[in-house]
Amino acid sequence: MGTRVTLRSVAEAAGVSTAAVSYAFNRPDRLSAEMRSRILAVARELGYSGPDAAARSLRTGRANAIGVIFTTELTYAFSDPYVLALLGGLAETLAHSRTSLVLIPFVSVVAGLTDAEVRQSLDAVHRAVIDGAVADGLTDDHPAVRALSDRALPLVRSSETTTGRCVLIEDRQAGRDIGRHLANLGHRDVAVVVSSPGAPGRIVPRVDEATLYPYSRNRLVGIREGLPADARVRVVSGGSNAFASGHAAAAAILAAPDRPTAIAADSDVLAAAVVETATGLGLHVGQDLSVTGFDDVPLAASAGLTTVRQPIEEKGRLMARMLLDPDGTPNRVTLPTELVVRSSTGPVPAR
Amino acid sequence: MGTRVTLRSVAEAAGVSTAAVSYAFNRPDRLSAEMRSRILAVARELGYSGPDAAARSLRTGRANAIGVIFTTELTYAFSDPYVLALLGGLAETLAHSRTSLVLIPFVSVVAGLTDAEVRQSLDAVHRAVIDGAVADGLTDDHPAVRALSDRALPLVRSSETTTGRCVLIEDRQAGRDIGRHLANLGHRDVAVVVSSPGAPGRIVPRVDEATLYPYSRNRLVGIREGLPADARVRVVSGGSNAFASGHAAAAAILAAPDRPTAIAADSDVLAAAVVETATGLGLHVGQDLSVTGFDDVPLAASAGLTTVRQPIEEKGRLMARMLLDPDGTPNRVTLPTELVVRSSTGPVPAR
DNA sequence: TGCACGATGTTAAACGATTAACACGAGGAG
DNA sequence: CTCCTCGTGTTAATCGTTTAACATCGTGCA
Repeated sequence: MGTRVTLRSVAEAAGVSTAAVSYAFNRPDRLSAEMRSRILAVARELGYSGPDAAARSLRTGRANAIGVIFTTELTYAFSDPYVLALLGGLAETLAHSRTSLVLIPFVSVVAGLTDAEVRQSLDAVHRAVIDGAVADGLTDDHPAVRALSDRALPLVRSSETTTGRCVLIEDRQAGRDIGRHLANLGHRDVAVVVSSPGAPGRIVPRVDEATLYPYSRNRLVGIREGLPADARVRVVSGGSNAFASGHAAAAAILAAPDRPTAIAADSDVLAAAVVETATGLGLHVGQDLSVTGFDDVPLAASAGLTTVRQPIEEKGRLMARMLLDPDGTPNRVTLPTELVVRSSTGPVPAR
Repeated sequence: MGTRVTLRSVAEAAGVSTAAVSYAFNRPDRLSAEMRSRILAVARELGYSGPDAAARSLRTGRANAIGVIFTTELTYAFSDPYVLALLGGLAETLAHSRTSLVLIPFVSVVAGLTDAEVRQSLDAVHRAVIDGAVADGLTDDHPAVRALSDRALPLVRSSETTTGRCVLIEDRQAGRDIGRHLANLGHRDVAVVVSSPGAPGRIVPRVDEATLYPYSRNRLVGIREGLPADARVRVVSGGSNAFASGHAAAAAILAAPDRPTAIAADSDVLAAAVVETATGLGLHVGQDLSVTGFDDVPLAASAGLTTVRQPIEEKGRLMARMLLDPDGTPNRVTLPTELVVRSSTGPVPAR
C-alpha cells in the first residue's frame, strides 16, 4: 500500500512479464488484443497511470522536450514581444510532435553575480531533461551555451557561430539600412540605444563595444557604415529590453545639452519608450526628433515606428524544425529583413 | 571513442569509485579537496559534463521542473496577456530555485478532434518529466487534468475543485459586480461573451451553459444575479481568447436588429475587440454601447475598459509556491477582485 | 508431410546515476 | 593505552523502464 505502483507490480499482479506490460502501453501491435486489455484492466485497477516519465527518458534517451534559454531573465521574457513571437513560432512547430517547451530560468550574466548564483543557474541548465535547446542571442562563450554544448545537446542559436547551427538575420545590413535612411534625412548626430546588461542611460565607451551582444554590435557597426563618416554616433546602454529601461536611456540622452537629432534603438520596445519620453518632454517625434526601432513587433505599427522587420515567428519555427529534424534542415539559415518607414522618422530639423 | 562518457567511465579512468565521482559533482564536502579536483580534472579531460539529467531524475525522483497547461493551445497562449501575466508570476517564484517551466502543448479539446490527436496530446502530458503542474482554468474531468492526477503529481489549479489545491478568485461575485454596475446604468439587455471552444458568435443555449469553463459559468451566473430579474441576457460564444474571435462575436451581436445595450466579455482581449468592432460600425462606446472586460491587463487601461481587476501575477506566484512548498502553504486560496470603472461603460442610451 | 513464417510472449541486459551502510585510519579525550 | 569520533572513500542496491534476442506455436503452402 505504501509502495508505488510500477510496471513490475502490474506485471506481477497480471501474471505476465514486464515486457508485456510495456508493450501494452507502447506497442499495441505487439500484443493480442485480449492480453492487452487484460493488462490495461489490471493497471487501471492498481492505479497505474503508465510508464514513469523519467525512467522512460533514461531508457530511451529521448525527453520529448526542448529547452529554451534567453539573454533576458525569464521573468522579463513574458513582457518582451520579440521573445513572445519567437516562442509562438517554436510552439507552432512543436505543437504536433508531442514535444514540450522547457523554459530554463537563467539569471542573466549581469555584473555582480556571486559565483554561487551563477552556479545555481547553470545547475538548472544541467538538470533540464531535454533533447536539444534553442538559445536566443547568446554568444559561444556564454556559460549557459557552454553548458549546453558540453552536454552534447543539439543546439540552435540565433547568433553567429562557427561551430553550431544557427538561424540568422543580416544585422549588419539592417543596421546599414537604418543608418542610410537617417543619413538621407540629413541626420549627422545619432544616439544608438543598445540592449546591454549595463545600467540604462550609461554611455558605452568604444572599448566596451566588443562586449555587447553580437546582434547589437553588428547593428551598431551597420549603422555607422550607413551614416556619413563624419557623423557623430554615441552609444548608450538600454539595459534590459523593457519600457522602464528605455525611458531611463531616453531621459539620459535627451537631457544632454547637445542632444542628437535621431535615436536608433535596438528594439521596438526601447524605441517606443524613447518616443514616450520624448513626447513627454514636449518633443514632436518625426520632426524635432527621429526615432527608429527594430523587429517590427505589433507595437511598432501602432506607435508609428520606423523599424526593421524581421520574421521572428519564422525564426522560431525554423529553429524548432532544425532541432527536431537535424538531417532534413541546413546548418545555417539567414532570413531576410526589411526597412519599414513610418512616421517616427523625418528630416533633420532646420536647426 | 564511440561510446558515451558516463560517471562510470570517469571513475574507471580516475581509478576511484563511482560514488566518489558522484560526490565530486554533488557533495563537495564529502570529498577531500585533492580528490575532488583530481576527479574533476579527469572528467574535464574525458569531456564529461556532469551527471545525466534523465538518470538523475529517475534516481532522485526530482525533476526540478514544473509543468504548465492551459485551456488554450500553446501557440495562442503567447498572445494572451492573461496567460503571460500568469507565466510571469510563476517564473518569478521559480527563478531562484533552479526549477524550469515546462510548457506542455495540449491540443485543446475542441469538437472534432480525432481520438489519435487527443491521445497524442495526452502522451505529452504523460511524458513530461516534472515534479508537479499548474493547470489554468481546467475542470476536474479535463483529460489532461485527469492524466496529471493519475500520475499522482502535485497539481495546483485555478478553478474550483473539491479534491485538489487551487487558487481562486470570486468569479461569481465579480460577475455580480459587473451586473450591478450595468444595472445601475440602466442596462436591461446585455450580451455576455464567454470564452468557449465553440465558434465565435454562436448563441450558447441555456442547456449548454453547463459545459462552459467553470470561471465563465460562474461569472455568467453572477452577471445574471447582478442584473434585475427581468433583464434579457444572451450568451454568445467568444471562441478562443483572441482579437479575431472577439471581432467575430461582436459582429454577430451587433448585426442583430434588436442589439443589446451592453456587452460583457470574459476577458479584456475580447472586450477590446468588441470595442474595435463597435467603433468601426460608427458606435460610440460608453454612450451608444457599453462594454466590460475582465482581468485588467495592461491593454484594458489604454483601451479605457471598465473591467474587473484580478491579481494574475500574484496568482502565478502563489501557484508556484504551493507547488514548491506543499506543506508551508494552504490548500486553497481565494484572491480579491475589484471592479475598475473606466470610459467604456455609461448610461443606457435614451432609446 | 514438412517447413518456413508471422504472431505473441518471455528473458535479461542495459540506461546512468544516487546514497544508505559500512570500512578504515588518524587524532583527541579520558 | 583505549575508546570514540570525524573525515574520506567504497560497496552494492536501487530507481522504473525499453527492447534486442529468443522461444513457442498454430498455419498456409508446396
